[in-house]
Amino acid sequence: MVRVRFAPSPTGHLHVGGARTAIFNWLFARHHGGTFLIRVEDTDQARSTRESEDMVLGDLRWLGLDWDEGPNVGGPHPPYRQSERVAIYNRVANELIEREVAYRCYCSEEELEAKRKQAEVDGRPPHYDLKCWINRRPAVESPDAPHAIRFHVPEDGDVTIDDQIRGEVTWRKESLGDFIVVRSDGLPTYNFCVVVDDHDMEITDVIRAEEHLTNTHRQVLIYRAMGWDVPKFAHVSLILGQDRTKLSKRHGATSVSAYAEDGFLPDAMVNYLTLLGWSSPDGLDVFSREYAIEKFSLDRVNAAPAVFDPQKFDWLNGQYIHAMSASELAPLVRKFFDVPWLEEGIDVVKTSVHRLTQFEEALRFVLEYTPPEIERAFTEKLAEELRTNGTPTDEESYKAMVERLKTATGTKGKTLFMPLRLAITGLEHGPELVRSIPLLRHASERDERVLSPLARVERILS
RNA sequence: GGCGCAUUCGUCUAGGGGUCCAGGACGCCGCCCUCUCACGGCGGUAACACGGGUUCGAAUCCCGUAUGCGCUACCA
Repeated sequence: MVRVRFAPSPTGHLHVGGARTAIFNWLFARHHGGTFLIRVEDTDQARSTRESEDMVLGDLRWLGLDWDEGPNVGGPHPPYRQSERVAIYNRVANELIEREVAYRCYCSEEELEAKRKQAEVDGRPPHYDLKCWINRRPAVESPDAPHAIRFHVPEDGDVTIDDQIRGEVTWRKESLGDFIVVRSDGLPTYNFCVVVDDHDMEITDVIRAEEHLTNTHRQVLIYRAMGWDVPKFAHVSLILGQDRTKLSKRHGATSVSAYAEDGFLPDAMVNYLTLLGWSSPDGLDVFSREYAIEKFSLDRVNAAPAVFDPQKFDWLNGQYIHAMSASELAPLVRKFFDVPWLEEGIDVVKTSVHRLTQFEEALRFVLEYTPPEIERAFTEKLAEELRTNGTPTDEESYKAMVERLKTATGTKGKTLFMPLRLAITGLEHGPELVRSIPLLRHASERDERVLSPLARVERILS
């Protein structure tokens, strides 16, 4: 039974990098019919807040990534918030001490800092000098001063993992110094809780960002010291900005919520982020969640970092919008722009739009009208046509109008349609007239702010 | 500095020794459709970081170099 987790630090909105990690975990779990859980990593008390946790969970919900266990929903391995699991960590830390693989370290931060600097000057690796390991006292002796708990790297501390994305990765024990598992304030460190939690929550596959790859060395040593099974690992590469540095705020929008506000769709976001690192076996770029779930596998995840391309994301979002019906789009668009004739408006302009927020601009010609400079004779004939036969309400009546105008004005093609477009929309470009003119008529009937086609033509004449 | 990871068109990628003078997608350019814009269709532009091996044969395997990134914390 596959069990995976997404473990965000609640320090602000969910970023696209975290979102992609969450998506890969979710796809993996759903593909295997396994369990996807959320664990909040809030041991860094200075930066973590409950508000941030709510934001992150809200962003995950918006993306449509449902989880089976986690804070609020619960599950068989509670609690799902690390700050509430400190007792568990302390119990394991004590066991490590009893097993003589960890020890209390009384060195002060200043002392350690000085030693690190000296080691650097001497050209030695800045590892802990083992002072408190050498002077360690029996585990039963109660501690008599503030101390941290340090893990001792054993003689057989070499580690090799078979990363599901990168293949075999090996570290020699010399590359590691004894490291802290519990700080002097009693709070555990990341590399320690992550092991305790992943074991306790029976995680089978750890799919996480590449920045954690080297941490895996420490973590595997803790698993071994406790005699626990080591899960499989898969380290996903970073997402970079256009300048090939790690994506951050200065690259513009990087949080999921910012894209939501910019009018991107959750489906498009999941699709795009999935494509950043994973490729479909059929070479598809546009695919549904169901398809991705069915086809997802870690062996098609690319190990190289990927640059986030806003243009392709924009194009993809457009593909989703174009494929949706006006009635599906209307409730989503209403959050940004609301008019009584919205659905017909969306139907008329949707192929020119890539984001929900662009409908307002695309439909501006309905609400706003500036009388253009047009040949008077043409305008008068047009006004007469509209007065006599009424404004077209559909394709059929539009075509009939066009035929009569051809006769009345003696023009056709561009010389007919350009002045017609200009007179009625006030603009040189826009959606097809066969759709725009009926839209303007219907909109003017339902919305007093909208000038009807005839009213517009009369404006030119007045 | 040490350790680790990565390196195919501008970007996302396919490719896992011959089928690759490297395929798809976005972008860009051109043509078509067309009242305009957009959509759509068709075509074009453009890449195996570098140097050594291994092999009859390397984008694909090995080594080195370069570059980028990560870790080397009582951050996660």
